Amino acid sequence: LKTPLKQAATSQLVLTERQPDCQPLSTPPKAQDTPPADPWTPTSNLKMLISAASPEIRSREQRKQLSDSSAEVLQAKHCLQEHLLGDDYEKSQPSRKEKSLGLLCHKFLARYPDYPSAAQKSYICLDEVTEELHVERRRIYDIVNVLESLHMVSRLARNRYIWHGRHNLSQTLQALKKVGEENKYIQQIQMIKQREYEHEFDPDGEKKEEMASSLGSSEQSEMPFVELPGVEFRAAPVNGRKYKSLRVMSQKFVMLFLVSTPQIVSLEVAAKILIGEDQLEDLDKSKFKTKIRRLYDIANVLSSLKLIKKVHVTEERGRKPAFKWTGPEVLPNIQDTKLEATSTTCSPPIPESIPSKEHCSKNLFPSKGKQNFTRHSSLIKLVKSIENDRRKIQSAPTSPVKTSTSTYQSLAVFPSTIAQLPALTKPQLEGQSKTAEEMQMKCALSSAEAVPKAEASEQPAPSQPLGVCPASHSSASPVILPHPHSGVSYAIYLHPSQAHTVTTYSPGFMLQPLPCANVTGIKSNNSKVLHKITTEEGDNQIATAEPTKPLAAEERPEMKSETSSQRCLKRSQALQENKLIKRPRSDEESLGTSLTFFPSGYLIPLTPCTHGNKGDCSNKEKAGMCSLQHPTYSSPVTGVIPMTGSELKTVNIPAFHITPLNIMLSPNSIAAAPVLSNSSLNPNNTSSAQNPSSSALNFMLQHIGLIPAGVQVPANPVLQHVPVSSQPENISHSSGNTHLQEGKVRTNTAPWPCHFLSSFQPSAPKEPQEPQAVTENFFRTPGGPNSGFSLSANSGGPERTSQGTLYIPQRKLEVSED
DNA sequence: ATCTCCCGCCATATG
DNA sequence: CATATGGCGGGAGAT
Repeated sequence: LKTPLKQAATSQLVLTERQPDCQPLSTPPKAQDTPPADPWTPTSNLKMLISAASPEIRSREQRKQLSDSSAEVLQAKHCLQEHLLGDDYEKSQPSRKEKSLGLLCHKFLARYPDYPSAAQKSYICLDEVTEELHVERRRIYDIVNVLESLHMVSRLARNRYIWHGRHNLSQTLQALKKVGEENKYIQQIQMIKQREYEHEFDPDGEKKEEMASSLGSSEQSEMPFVELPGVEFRAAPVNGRKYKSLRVMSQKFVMLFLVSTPQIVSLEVAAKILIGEDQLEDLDKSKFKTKIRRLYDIANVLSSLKLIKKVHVTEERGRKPAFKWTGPEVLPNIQDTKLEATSTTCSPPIPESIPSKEHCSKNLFPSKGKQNFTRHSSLIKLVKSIENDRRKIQSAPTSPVKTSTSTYQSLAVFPSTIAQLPALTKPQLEGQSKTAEEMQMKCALSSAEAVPKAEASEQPAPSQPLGVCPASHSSASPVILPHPHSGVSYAIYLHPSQAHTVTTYSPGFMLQPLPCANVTGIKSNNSKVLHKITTEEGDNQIATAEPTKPLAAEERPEMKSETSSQRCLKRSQALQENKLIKRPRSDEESLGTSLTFFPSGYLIPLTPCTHGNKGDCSNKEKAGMCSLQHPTYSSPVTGVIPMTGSELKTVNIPAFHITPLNIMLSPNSIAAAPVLSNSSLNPNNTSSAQNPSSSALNFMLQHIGLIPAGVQVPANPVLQHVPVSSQPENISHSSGNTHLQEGKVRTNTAPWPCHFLSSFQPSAPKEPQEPQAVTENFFRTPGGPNSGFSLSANSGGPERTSQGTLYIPQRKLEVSED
């Protein structure tokens, strides 16, 4: 009944018959032999394949970027040709390839338009499909399940599905990305990689890996199927529960791509994460194998959708299969207010009333095993965290700012936010340049409001140099970055010289959150249960002030913090608390600097602006503050921004301790980093601001992604102290840089860092193509003990500063196309 | 040998 | 109860 719409001018239309009745277009060569020859004779197949591939081929002309799928198709085509040529006599068995899920999926997809018109929905009848495509039903389920996970289809009833095409795709991806971030997949990935090379042969080694647990619930592997609000949900009955593993697995798999920076995920890592559940390290061999099998199934379908393509990652261990995301970039959802595309994780509403554990449990662990949830520790954690949050919220009603007694904690994890840099649109930038200062203020303050619009529009051309900002100031140019999650943006000052280099950011690193469990960021968003976790980046990093703790905070009463991300909260309720706090007056003058808290957890000083007025602005800025329960804990992150202008000052964040880092920085590097000299914000803690440059650098590195994956700064030695030798080589060794290369073409995934590095490293080659080398050198550089720095934000004093190590787990890997 | 992953048994869910 | 779904893992083709 559905007629192909003209819209997708692509091959689809051309391909094969959509109409059930349609005869095979091509002449059915008598092929029909002994075996149950399928209607899809080689000829017809060939035809289809060719037509399917042709567009690709065409486009591929100049582009080396041939998609895997096209390659796949071509390959298949060749096979078929051979067969044909080779002859008719026996098309030997279809040869496995012809039966591949990927091919089957192509056929399947060919039947439906990418973007079916709303008016006419396409229905899918499994019986028809299986018959037409000539495959066992079982296979169709594999395809459909994956498509369901992307909301490209949804089940209506037995044997009946609706085809949505790619209409929901972007929304789905957005939702998945969000959930993925909430899940801290980035960290999980890091963790896995780290432990992997850390000591694989180390017998007992894994003990510490419990960090996962320390993280909170890093293994919330149990997440229900992510639903899309808008998407037809009908047939409530039909939708039944059943947590469909393939579906969920597929979503998780996709999430991994969306959150990781080089958007490349190796099967191995994916499998481990997906297995996740009880982090029983028993890498159950068989379980692992099974997982891998499933992943291949999923990957085949995703490949057919052209969302990913197969590549190989080469590490010291050899090359491992991996996949690279080739789908659309997913922007942070800006208008989340409306859509609650989110996981159904916890019962949807969970109004403020009691989020009973049971309730959650059910949702989290759908019908599956009855006893299932009993055994999942994650569940318990989750519940606890929820309660905790709730408690916090209630207890700390309106005054996040307990100045005198609170401690700020930084949110350790840096979201993949910066990744969004590319999202900056020209308009934005331009706007910036005009009234740089004003803009800053606005951004800082109202953040969300001011900026978001622009990026809402589709992705700007990524090609454009992201961070470029017209240097309006001689000294520094502010760039406003949208905050991914909340839509809040923050500003970063870039040195003019560097501005042009900013491009990409790699979120890979992770910071070790504080051990203390109680720290909770007040989540504006109650509904999101998952990321309750302490350090999160989630969308908003709001820190709550803890009443009990006396902290450095008092020093600067003027800084009131407001939570930033409110806007994104679905639940407004959380809001009030933040909003309430108005910051009184600030006497920036006294300090000479106004501070701004950024959602990311970093403190960025907005200067009183030389030119602008901004004075009052400072007050309003959104602030994210966290409270620490225990003074002892230090927060892992440091947030300092490099600034050049003399007028700018660097600020130190109270409560942040930067423990000695082992990263070796060359003197040059440091020198190169434009940093303001110490900020004397906090008179009290003299020590805290000791090494501004270091902190600044640290900040930069982190944001930039130089310190990619896995930077951890264990706050609590006890919990997990990652021993890192101070020797440069260690680091360099472990931190091999990522070497990406696709086929011959090296993907320049993170151009920015490279440039950045090179700027620091005089000797380093400027060519973008040798990023790793550069990086490596960078880290290698003898820094001497001095390079390590520590910064303690805590009210200076007696508080003990915990020490941590900056750990850079990166490995060398090479990605190549098959 | 390793990578892929097809095939289809069979437990469950659905109606 | 008959089917529709879909978890799962053996084992074979592809490399």
